[in-house]
Amino acid sequence: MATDTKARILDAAESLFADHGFPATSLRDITQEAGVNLAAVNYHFGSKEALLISVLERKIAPVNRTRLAQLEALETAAGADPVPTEDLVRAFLTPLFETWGKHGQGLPKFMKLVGRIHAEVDQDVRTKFIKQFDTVLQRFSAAFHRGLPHLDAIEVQWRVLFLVGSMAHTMTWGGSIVTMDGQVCHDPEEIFEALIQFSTAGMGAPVLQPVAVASRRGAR
Amino acid sequence: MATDTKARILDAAESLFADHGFPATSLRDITQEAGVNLAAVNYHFGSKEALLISVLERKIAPVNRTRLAQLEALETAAGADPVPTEDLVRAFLTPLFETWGKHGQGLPKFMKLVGRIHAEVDQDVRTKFIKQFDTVLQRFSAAFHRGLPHLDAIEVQWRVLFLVGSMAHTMTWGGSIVTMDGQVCHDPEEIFEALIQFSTAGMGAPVLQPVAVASRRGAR
DNA sequence: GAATAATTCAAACGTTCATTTGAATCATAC
DNA sequence: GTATGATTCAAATGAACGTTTGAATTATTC
Repeated sequence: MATDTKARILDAAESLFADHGFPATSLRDITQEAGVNLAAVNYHFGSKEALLISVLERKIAPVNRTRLAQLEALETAAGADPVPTEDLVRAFLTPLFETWGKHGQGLPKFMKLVGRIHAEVDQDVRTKFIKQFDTVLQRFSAAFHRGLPHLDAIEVQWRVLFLVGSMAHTMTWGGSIVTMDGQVCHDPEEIFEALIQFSTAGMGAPVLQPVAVASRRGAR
Repeated sequence: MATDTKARILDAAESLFADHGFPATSLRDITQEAGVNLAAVNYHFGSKEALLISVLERKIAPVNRTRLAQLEALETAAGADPVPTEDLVRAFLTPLFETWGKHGQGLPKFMKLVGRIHAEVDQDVRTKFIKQFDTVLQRFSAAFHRGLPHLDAIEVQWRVLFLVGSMAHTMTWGGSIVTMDGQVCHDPEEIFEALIQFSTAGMGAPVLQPVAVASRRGAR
């Protein structure tokens, strides 16, 4: 079955890319984990890099589409008013975490992959795939700015960068969070809500007065 | 000159690890960039992985030491009172950004490296080096919790994770931020202050009421 | 300046990598 | 049931990898 082979490769690649990253994962690792022949990857996908693109397309493209759809729904509902910041944060983060529940098996591999993609992928792969993601960022940045008109456009972009960073890092390392007394938390819902609280507050943070900046610098 | 060779290797490795990541950078890339013989890396450092450790030690270990020193100074000054959240955020972020000014040349490579380290490095390298960083995280988490007693300990840890994520992502990608009208911002001071505002507000975000969580979930 | 140690060097080591090849196997349609 | 196309397979290709080697070179010590 051709479909089965392709899907097994995609699953194995997703899992291994998530755990060890793209450069450190070999096609032999992938095909062995998938239980298929080594040549199958190049037969079905053309190259290792094309496989990565396919892995990303399969899981992340729908997430970005949902993000944009939710954003448009929010803007339509808000009419002339700006969409509340927290609603925007939720529209940005929810589609990612909802894919979680659909798979269910423990800590989802593809979330770690998402985290890695934002930090690890080389510039050319990034530009090849991430154009779609950049569109999402631009649209959300504009929407955030509408609700935070006192901020510079560039300041909004930074805050969106910070938001993405929190999200990506949580994807990668959220599974290995350990409390001081040795307990591990695996509940995605709780981390998700905590991230939303953190991000919403961060996005809406007050602007620092320049004079205050100077006086506070290098606090000790 | 032995010292010179070692330093040139460290500089080249720092730059290339930052640009392309650890697995994607070969010793041949490094030695060519450094203008030294291929065997010099194994002679002076023992292995590629040991070279990475050395690169990290040279730049990041002092940062973590400064962080802990600033934290202790803050706690001493505060006495029985908890240290203000913003002061803790600054004590955590300032040492990293200050290394910036010391080097000056454009966007510092080692900052990108720092960003990558938090997302890319394999588990064993991470555990080998990051133990020191984990200590820093634990100490700061405890200090944050003292000023945010209404939060669970685990919630504080999450927020510190978010903070680290914002920081790491900014290190890696902050240099490629572009405004909607095509302008690029390279001023580290501004990004730094924006990050502090974002993180301070995020760390001190209110806790969501459980009932409110349920009603808001899946907002559209 | 001879002896000793430290460093550099070109070359090779064995391994692993992504990719290709061509025959074998499978499914499908006539 | 034979022909056709799609897929799988074992094997090989050539390149790149980290590392090692032993001689050549440089620096240090007496």
